Amino acid sequence: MDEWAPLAAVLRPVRAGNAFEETVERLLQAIKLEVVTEKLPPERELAAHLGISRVTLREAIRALQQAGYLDVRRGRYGGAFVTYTPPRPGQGDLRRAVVDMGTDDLADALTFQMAVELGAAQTLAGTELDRPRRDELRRRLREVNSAGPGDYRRLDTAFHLAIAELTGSPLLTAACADAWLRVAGLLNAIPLLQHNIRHAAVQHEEIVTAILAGDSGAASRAVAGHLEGTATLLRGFLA
Amino acid sequence: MDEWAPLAAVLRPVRAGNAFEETVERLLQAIKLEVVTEKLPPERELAAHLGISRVTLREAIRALQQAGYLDVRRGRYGGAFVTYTPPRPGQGDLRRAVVDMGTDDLADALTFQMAVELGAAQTLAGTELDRPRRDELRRRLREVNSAGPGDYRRLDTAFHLAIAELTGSPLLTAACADAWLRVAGLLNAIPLLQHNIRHAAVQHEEIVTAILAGDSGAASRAVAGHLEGTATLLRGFLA
DNA sequence: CGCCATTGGGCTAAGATCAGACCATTGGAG
DNA sequence: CTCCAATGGTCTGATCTTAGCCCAATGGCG
Repeated sequence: MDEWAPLAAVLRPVRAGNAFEETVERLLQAIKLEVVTEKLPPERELAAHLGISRVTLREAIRALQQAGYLDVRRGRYGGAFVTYTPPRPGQGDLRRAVVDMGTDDLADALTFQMAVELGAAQTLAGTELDRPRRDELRRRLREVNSAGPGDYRRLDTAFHLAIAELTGSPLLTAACADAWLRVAGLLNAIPLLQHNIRHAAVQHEEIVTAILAGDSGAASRAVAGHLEGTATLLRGFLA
Repeated sequence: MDEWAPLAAVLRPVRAGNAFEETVERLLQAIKLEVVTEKLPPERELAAHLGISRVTLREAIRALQQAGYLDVRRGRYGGAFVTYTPPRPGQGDLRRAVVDMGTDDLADALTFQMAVELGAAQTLAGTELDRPRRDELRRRLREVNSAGPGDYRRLDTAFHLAIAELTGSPLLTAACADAWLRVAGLLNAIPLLQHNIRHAAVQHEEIVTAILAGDSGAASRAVAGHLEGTATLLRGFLA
């Protein structure tokens, strides 16, 4: 490589690349992860949120429409409606997803997720939580633990992101969302097993209990165990 | 706000904004933090690294040149030479820096840094480190602990970033660099006190010892203590 | 039945950004 | 002294992206 190694981290890319493609990617993630289940927000609002022009957003929406993910209707009470039901994952899906991603990127994503979720959980455990926030956390836990097969992935995502959101740090929330999105595509490619869901439920309990108790050590161990389990599951399906 | 709250984290901005301004900001950070001490890499390489066109990069360089941070020379062995020596921070500098940043953003940055560096240290402690990596970590520690006043900030930065880099995760490294850059501007605005440097040296020792011992709990406590100390120092200068 | 707020659809002119080619300068190597 | 590799300086045409404006459709409401 070059001899100016230490600069690499600071002088890293300013632009990920094409705004249009990035937007398509983002929307696709939101759809596939069922973060958006009914319809997208109005174009004008969404464009403002994404920090892009309406024209660029519309191009992305059109691409997704042509790919069959959206049904766009005009007029009041219109909008871009999600027409997508996650397929039941089959045998080769995970391997294909991993090949798409690259094994190095997979390791990177898993490490990143581990680090950032560990940090979020510990930070939250070290915070004095007021009543509404404690309730919010418990509510998310109840929701994911009582989720049906159709809702599980979505509520699991919501639970994990809630931990970051409750820290009150937008930067941390964004990092966790980013990490989750990178891994979630792979999780969607493996079947939901009742055994794993039950195991995850126990671990989610442990995480919440530790956070509410303000025990950051326990929180960190619980999160590490949970994510390690997920990673092992992935490796298992790859072997 | 809006009722589509959970989407916010996933459908967050795709573009931070203006490529030119972002580039100026990045280069300025690299210069002020003394990550770049002699001259910038050749325009063509740097542009590729930053993921922008050479034109945009040149505009940024020209701005920094006019602002007196760079001296640009042509010909072989030419380049953009750094002409900047960090000023000795005075009384009002920190307050001004914080006002520039906003108190909410300050809390955000500190939380983010805490989370991401906690995660990195723990992740590294949980990894089986080979010989060269252990040596690298020890070397960085020696360097920062034997640094003179002129080099301290730079080597401190290098030490913290090395922890993230040694995890081998580019995503995590980028997150740590980002977190560090956000806080470093403030640290540069407070005077270097011998007492604090000695205290930091002890904490750096603790961090490295814990990581090399593979004790993630101790690593996390050490990092938390260290960063908490920094945050307290900042608050102290603000009070 | 007609109004009209809301939403997508389309257009244009301007600006930002890019890729690539070519020029100008410099200082060491031969 | 001459050459030339490395580097910044400049230009051009293409493409991406934006802001703003107005049009078209739709369906609830009075």
